[in-house]
Amino acid sequence: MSEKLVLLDGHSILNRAFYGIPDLTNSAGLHTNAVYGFLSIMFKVLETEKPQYLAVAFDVKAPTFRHRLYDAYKGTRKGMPEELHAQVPVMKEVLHAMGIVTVEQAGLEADDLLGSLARQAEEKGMEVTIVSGDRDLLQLATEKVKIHLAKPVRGGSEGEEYYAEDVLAKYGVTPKEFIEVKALMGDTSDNIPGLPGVGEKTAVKIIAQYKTIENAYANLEEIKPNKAREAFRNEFDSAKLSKVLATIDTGCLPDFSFASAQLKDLYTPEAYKLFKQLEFKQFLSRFTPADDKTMQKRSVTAIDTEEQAQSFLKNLTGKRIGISIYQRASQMPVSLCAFAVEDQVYLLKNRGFSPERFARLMGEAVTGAGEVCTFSVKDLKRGMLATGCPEELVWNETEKTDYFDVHLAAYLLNPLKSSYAYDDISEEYLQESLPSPKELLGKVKWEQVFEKAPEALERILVCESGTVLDGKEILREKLEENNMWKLYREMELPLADVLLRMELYGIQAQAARLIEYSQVLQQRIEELEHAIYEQAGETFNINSPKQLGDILFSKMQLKGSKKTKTGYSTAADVLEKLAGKYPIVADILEYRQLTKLKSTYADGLVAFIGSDGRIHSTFHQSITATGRISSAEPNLQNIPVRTELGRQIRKVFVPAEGYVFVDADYSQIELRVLAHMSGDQRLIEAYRQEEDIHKSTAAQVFHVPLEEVTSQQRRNAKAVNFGIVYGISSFGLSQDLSISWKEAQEYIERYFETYPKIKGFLDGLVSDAKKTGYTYTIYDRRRPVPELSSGNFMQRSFGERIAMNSPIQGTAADIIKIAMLRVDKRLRREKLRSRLILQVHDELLIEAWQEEAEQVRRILKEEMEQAADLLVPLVVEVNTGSSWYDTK
DNA sequence: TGCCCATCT
DNA sequence: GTGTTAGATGGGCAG
Repeated sequence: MSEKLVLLDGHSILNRAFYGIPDLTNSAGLHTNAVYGFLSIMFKVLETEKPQYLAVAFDVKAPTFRHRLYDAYKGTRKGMPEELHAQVPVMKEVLHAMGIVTVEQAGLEADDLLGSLARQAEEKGMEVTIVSGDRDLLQLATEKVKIHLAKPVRGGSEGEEYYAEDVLAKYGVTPKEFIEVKALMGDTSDNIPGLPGVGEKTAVKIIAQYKTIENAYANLEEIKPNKAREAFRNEFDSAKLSKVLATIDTGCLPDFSFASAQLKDLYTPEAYKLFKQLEFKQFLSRFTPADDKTMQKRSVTAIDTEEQAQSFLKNLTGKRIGISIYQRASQMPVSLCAFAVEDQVYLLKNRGFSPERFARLMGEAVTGAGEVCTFSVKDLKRGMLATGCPEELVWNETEKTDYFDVHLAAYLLNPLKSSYAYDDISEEYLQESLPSPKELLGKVKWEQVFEKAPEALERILVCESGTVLDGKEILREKLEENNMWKLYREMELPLADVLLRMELYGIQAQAARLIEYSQVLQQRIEELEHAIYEQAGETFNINSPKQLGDILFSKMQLKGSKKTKTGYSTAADVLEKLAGKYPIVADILEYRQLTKLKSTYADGLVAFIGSDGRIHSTFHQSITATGRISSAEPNLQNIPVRTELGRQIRKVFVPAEGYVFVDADYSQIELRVLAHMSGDQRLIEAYRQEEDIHKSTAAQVFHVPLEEVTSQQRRNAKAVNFGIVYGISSFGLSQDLSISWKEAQEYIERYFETYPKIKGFLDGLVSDAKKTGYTYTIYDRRRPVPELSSGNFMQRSFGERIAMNSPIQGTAADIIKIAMLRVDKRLRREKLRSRLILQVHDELLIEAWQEEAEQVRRILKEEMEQAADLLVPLVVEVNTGSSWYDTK
């Protein structure tokens, strides 16, 4: 078997790919479609050809002999759009990273390089495949040199392939004669002149007969048609020049050392990194990270025996370790642990040890080390508890172990990220690309990875434990640089324990009652369904906004529609305006409310009730942009309260036997934060005098005495107060209050007159954020506002509202977090059985042991009101009840 | 997956 | 002159 060489025509393939593949852009804004297409073609060809050698030829932007012969010569580097031009250096970088040799030489075109390389290879007895998008290369085809004309398609290349005989078969001339044909017909793309009146058909006919232009010229008088003969007679010199220009110079390169083109492993770590940056997710699976030691600098050791466990633990004392664990589900014991220590990673599997021994080993590893770095301390501790590690060891009251929570640190540094997974952390802070869990898992589900893809799981844990260990130092430094170490160390990190306890306690919910509620809803829903179909004159899917919009506004011709991007809007605020006029609309609104209550709350919540009769939500600490916490699976922060029917849901949330609920709410915490931060004397004074803030705002804004403020005026003032915090516009306020744009504008103006420092404060927030790129809370929590530098008016306006709202919402979030920490600490220090179980942004719910209820009320009020020392008092309202519904 | 709509503070 | 109130989660539909 002779050896094989594949030659790629760099610019030509890029060009083909660029025009053949839809535009692609990575998140850095770089166009990548040509590079992507090039690689698709290359991989496809390599797979089919399986060559030993590979080289890519590029043109160089310099005059060639053709330019010297002919001024107007264009050559292959014609005007290139900027989006393509920018991809050329990227392509070369990728090839370089993959260890693929590129050939380019000033004064030579890629065609000449390819021709020379092909000839030399052929002389050495190799088989050659030249890949290009350019038909001109067909002249290079021989018995051993195949021309592959690439056409990019999804997932590879569909090319036509030509040996010499195929050229003859298809075009009726040999590859060499192909040059003669071109000399006669010319080439508009290269600006090579042809004979006037001689097109492809005539040229091929002439050459098929006479083989060369010289021979044809010698038999000039025989040439037909007449037009061609005369052109030949008059322009033969031009044709001779064209022939030279069209001839690929196959002898222009000195002896090429094919050893440099030997194909090695393309899938290098450098290439991996580049592919990640370019976001070529399809190609990442080609890398086989499991075998590639360079992507994983630590060596991996399994802990299988008692002896190995002992020596591992002995070596741990006082050291910093990175820990990563796997649990199939949150209540199940940990099945696998990875411990990164110095340049090693130890894997401890929950097999071969008794459950008790495994739990003790985990516990000893954690407490034995001086510093424990992990992705999420909350997850680690949940895992330890589920595995059976002793509680006192987990809660670390003596602070013997110094925990570091990588995802919380990274969240504080940039709360806008959607993921803080190890591959993102490693990329951003350690400048090292690691395979993502998604890549390693492939199609395997996370719940089944331990059984179905143990190697992938091990690799994930190895990567994560290493990353958290290596990442601590830089993350700590960055937190300190940005004045956030205290926020991290004294607020977020300890809060993780509080949230974990809340999750573990959960909240009792009465399944039977929910089911009953669901059935009641179902009956009414069916009634409404019938009524709606009746009025519409047909049945349709009421839950489909598309179908609903068509029925209402197209079929029934209801007036007052609004459009969304995809059709008619059927949003509540649109329908509410029509409900009085059209009974069907009122029915639809009720139907909407009821189906929401049934699916999300009644049926939705039942599914989350555990065998202990309680719902264990997850509190996320690194989701929101402002610092609030969020609740999911299920979300207990959006249980209905506004309408009476919805509020009924809260009756199913009840305290355990012997307990009562004590619920505490901050009164207008965000407005109070605004008063404090702005320093507006009048607003501060109003709060100090314990005035009804909406009422006194109404009095000021509407210029009426306090006692004459109507309830409508108070409502309007309340809307203004809320709107101010969100950065509302006069348009928004007018929509909200169903008043004119002019009136709304007046309200806002008078509001700012009433509280003169607030306008300046809010403007200052925007201008500061424009300068620094960040907004800050009074506890130095920050949020980037990239929208502020947008050229788009809408985006920028959005950024301005963010800049006004985030410091206020964020500071309020900080304050309740402080309150949670203090409340939790008091409950524990005073050895109470009562426990914090929910937080709803400005509300805390405690399941209080009956005898402790009074004490708990005092603790809540004290700790929440004293959580921050502002220029205005913080006021908390406390309620006790035997269900969440009753705590109002 | 993205969109629309509902729910909460 | 633009489009026009912050932060979330979740169900259901349509492509």
